[in-house]
Amino acid sequence: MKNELSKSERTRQFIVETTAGIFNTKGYAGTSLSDLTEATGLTKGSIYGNFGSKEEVALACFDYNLSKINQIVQQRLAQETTFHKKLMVYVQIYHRYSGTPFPEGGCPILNTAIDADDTNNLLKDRAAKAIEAWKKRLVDLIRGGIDAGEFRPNVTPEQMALSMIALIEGGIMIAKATNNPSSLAKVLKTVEMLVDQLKS
Amino acid sequence: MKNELSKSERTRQFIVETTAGIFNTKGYAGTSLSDLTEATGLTKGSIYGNFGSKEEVALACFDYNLSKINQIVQQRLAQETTFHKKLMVYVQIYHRYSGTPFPEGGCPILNTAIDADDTNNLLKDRAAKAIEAWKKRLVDLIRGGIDAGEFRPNVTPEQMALSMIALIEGGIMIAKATNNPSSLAKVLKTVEMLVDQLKS
DNA sequence: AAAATAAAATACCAATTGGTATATTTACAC
DNA sequence: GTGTAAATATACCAATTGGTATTTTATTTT
Repeated sequence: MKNELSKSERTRQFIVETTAGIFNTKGYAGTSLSDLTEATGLTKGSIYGNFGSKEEVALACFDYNLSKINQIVQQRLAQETTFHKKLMVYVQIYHRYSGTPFPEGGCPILNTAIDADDTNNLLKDRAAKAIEAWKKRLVDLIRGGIDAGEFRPNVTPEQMALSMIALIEGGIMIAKATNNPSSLAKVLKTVEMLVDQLKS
Repeated sequence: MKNELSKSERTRQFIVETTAGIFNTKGYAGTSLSDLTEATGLTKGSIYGNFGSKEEVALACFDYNLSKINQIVQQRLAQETTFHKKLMVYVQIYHRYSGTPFPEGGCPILNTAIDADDTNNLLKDRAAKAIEAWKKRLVDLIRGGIDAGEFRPNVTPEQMALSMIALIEGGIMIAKATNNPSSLAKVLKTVEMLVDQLKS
């Protein structure tokens, strides 16, 4: 059984897969090396043989969590044809984000942005880049809709994109803190309304 | 010079005042006892003489940070007469939330909600209560506006209140992570628009 | 000013932190 | 199957973690 990946590549991936949820729930400072060894069943020696530092593991875990979401988004976006429906994909995905493929611990962008805003510059940078990429994707979709005559020409794409992100992330935060998923549903209704208002 | 407060009450307050910003920026797990002793110039013995645990200090700090915001809100709300203008107060306050009286480290509700979502139940509870109180205040203002004939009778107060909070907190998170205050400004423009749409 | 009380500093604790050098095991090409 | 290189475990490190019992120093009350 010759595997495509080398042993080290497989354990690297194994470490990331099994600890990504821990970093995403407990945060960088809140996650200790013993959390990692406990969860993986590996020893510190093994982890430090595959990663240079705790920070390096955390960065790989963030990338992994983010890629999980991006995969869902890309897949769902490809299924929709109109720009309106494509924008609505974001509402649908986060509406039932407890679904299996969503990262354990919630949205890694939100968690990392708050968690690492002061303590860890590399992680903060990763979160910032993720937000900017997300914003760009939304702006492109909105511009596309304008060009296609689907949306009104006088909408402000940047403001709209940022507001969608803010509503989604803010809604997640409210729902999680108050233990009330229906709050997120209500906020997402507003996103829906805003997207509807784009129509010409 | 007989002071109103006892010595212990004064140092308790001193500890909270000087460490509230640290907890709010570094988070609960990211703040160590030595951070507290360093900042205050006091020793562990003194801190544990006034508080039972690190958690107790953190809770007092959260309350302090929250009260700071509530003070600003209450004061500004009292100045406005119409319900529309009262709702707009929230937009104005967060528009330039770098202003002096705002807690160092940003919005404590957002920070604590994310930071303590798994690690600390008491802190999480405090954040949840703060969100619910904020929501209630907004709902009451919106209902008041409807009853006064200022707002349309068919608005949904809960959805509107939650969306305002989500936009503000999400906007703060985006602006902080990307180091771009203008993002928050754009998001607050959407809040403004939504509040305007309430008008009958 | 002395005695009683309250507050803060000192000196300690065991446990845990992130990290590393070395030893041992495992995988894999030949 | 054997030798070698890669991967993992063991055993250690100094520093720091949150917390506490005890001593010292301030502050009150009398």
